[in-house]
Amino acid sequence: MLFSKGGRNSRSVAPSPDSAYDQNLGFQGLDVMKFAAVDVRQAASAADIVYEALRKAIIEGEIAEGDSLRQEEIAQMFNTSRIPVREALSRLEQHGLITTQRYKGAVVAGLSIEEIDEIFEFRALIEAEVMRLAVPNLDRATLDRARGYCDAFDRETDPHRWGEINRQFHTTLYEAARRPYYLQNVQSSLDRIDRYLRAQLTFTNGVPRAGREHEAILAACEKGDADLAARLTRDHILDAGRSLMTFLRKHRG
Amino acid sequence: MLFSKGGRNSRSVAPSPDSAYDQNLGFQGLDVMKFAAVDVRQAASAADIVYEALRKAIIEGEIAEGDSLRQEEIAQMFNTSRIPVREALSRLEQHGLITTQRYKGAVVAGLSIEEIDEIFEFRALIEAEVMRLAVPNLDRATLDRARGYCDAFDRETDPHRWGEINRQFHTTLYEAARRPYYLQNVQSSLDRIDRYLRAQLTFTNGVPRAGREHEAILAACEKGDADLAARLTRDHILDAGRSLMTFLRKHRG
DNA sequence: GCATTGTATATTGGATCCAATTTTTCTATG
DNA sequence: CATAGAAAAATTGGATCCAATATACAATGC
Repeated sequence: MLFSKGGRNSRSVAPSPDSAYDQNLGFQGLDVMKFAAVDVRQAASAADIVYEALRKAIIEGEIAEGDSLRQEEIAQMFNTSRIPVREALSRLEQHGLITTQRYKGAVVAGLSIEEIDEIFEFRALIEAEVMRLAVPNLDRATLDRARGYCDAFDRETDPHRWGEINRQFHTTLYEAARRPYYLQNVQSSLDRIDRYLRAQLTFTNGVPRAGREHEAILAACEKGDADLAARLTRDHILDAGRSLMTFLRKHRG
Repeated sequence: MLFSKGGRNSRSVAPSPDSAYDQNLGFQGLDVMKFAAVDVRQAASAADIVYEALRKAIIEGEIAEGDSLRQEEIAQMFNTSRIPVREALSRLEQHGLITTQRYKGAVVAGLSIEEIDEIFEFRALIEAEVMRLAVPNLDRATLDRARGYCDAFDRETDPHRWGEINRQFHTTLYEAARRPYYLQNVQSSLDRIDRYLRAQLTFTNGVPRAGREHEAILAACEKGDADLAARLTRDHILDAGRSLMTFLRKHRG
């Protein structure tokens, strides 16, 4: 414990709405002034900030499975009280990223091999369907963006970035399906397994293969072949899952 | 606001572990004493109690979409402070049952017609697969239990009970799939749409049809026909969804 | 040396208080 | 009567304190 970069905040944790003002406030008089208004109703609370930082640290493996999360310690790192930390921890627990026991605090959750297997299977089912629904709606701009992520994945050498780029590649395509509820479930599943996925990519030299599979999926999308894109997505996920299972069986004893 | 039955708790909200003790503590001496130990680590916190009561009230429609949830009011009803209420509300928000805005409190979430449509579609995809995976593992005892819920659904005249019995019927069968992650997603989806499902059953006289469909699903399970059970489950859910869509389009203007 | 008991310390759960923000009410003005 | 502004009240977000529980350490007995 804990993640290396302490998120030390100032006393006021809500982001200042000044930035839009500072850049756009000129001396032109009110009637020609243009600025991007910031909706203050969506300003981040202390709990939001702590939640997001912890979530990121967990899914990127910066804090490991089994690590304890001490409320007071985290509160001090973020220069806030325990109350927002408790809310952040409660939210993390709802997402399955930590487990808590009454009076015994929070621990970063691990996943058993069976759980990982199931989540990959689940993803294959859901994401294949989302891909199928997305293909008819894909436009040039979206495909170009996905192409960018596909190339970036191939070029990236920092393992910490693989999960994020992989996610961006897939979700860029999936968004065309216009299925927010599905997508929320996909994001949630990815949060659960990202750290394991990175281990698989790293230790089984899985990046070149994943890159080729991304290429094939993207090609099917460019051809407008929804069934093929769905099948390739499904196989891509199931194969990654199998590879990870094999790796974990060897290294978990 | 609010639900009719106030959950007024005593000052101490943790359940007493005494009940097992009281019933089993005799004067036989310690070495022959038998009692069912209660794992106090799992004792419900105040937040747990408030969360469960609010969740139940929302999914059963006792508090309606758009209703405000006032922290202090709820805290008083449960005879506790606002802190556990805030945690309960945060948890409900993670599950999509309420929405909150900074400084403006919590409101029971509604679902748009598009969202409902998507969730039924999602359920059809997931539950068909779970049903398919479950069928090979179904034993006589499980089928008998499901038969019991199937019959109870047909007999039940209280609309408040339909959602619960419907859920019990389906999940009894699904559990044989041994897919806890899928099942968690099914439960979550059902929480989101149960109140709408009850409206559909009530106002479109959907109970007899649902009953027949349950019978057909159960018969396929008894025959061990996984593909048929999956298809019937999928159709059952999609048809219910369509019926509800039709109803809502007429009544939401 | 090991097991048990008692005490001190650490940590979590909830209560209460204060600060920040929103909503409602009241008053003044045209 | 309608509108604007000020003040009061309501509500939420977070800080601090207290109670409850768990963990660590020291003392004691076998």
